[in-house]
Amino acid sequence: MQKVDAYKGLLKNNGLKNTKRRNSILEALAKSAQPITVDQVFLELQRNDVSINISTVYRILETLVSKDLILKTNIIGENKSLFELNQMDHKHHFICMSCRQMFAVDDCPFEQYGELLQSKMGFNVTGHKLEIYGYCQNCK
Amino acid sequence: MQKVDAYKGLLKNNGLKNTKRRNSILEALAKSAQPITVDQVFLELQRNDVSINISTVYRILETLVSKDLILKTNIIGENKSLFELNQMDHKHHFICMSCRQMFAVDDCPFEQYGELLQSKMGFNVTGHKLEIYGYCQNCK
DNA sequence: TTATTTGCAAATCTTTTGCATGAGG
DNA sequence: CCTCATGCAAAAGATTTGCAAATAA
Repeated sequence: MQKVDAYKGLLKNNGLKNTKRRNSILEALAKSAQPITVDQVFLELQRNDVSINISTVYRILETLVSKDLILKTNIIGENKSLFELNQMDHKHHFICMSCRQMFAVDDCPFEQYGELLQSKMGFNVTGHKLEIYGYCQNCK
Repeated sequence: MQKVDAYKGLLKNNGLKNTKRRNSILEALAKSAQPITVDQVFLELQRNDVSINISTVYRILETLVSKDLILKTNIIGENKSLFELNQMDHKHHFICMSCRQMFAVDDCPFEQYGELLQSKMGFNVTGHKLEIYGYCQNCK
């Protein structure tokens, strides 16, 4: 048995066993305001005294992505994955070119643009990703 | 001396020596309608009988990026870089979830949106990246 | 008890780096 | 000739995989 069961139902609903590591990873992602790397997830668990192997972190994240519980991203020009909870509310990010911090941004200028592509190019649009680059208040 | 000198001026203007490999890499990128991987660049040169080491491909691409002659991208969830010529005309991509092909798309719904962020969040916006995901005509 | 999950070690894939040699201006 | 470009080999960083041991249900 384990202390943290906050995600028990969520896991069960998705046909996944309720384990300490899965709970802790979901918790780590929930706690972060921004997408975080595999390594950051790993370190966060260590800080919380949850022993885990890095390959297990990879496997759990991959599993959660496959169930659409979390989202996999990456910053332009950086070849490693970032993960965040899939909070169905539509989000994009602003990335500071100096400190590399990511800020969530909630407006989306996209919306009806998808329909245009549908008719004009014959694409079946299922999603999109918008990233805005620049300098944040501290860095500019 | 070498046969292909199409990019001689461009290189010189940017303080770079005019070499067979740099010319060939720019040519390979110019020939491709979509961003391509380091490996694809490498293979394309081989096909054209230009011997080159993979680390040189990396170095040249990095140099060209630093001079803003080419752009470095990556597809969501794939941890390797893609490169394309920087044709200053503003471009975004549609990526087919099935065949993974990328299609250039020229409309951009973004435009004056940047100003909103500037005033609302205090960000200094310098650029953005929009990717649209879905299924292309062949795959849907 | 049984299927699933995890740890561990090794493999794989992408990218970077140091140093010696080669080529452009 | 002198600086910059390239090849080569090795290292580094990120991710994946096979298999055996541990655990949830």
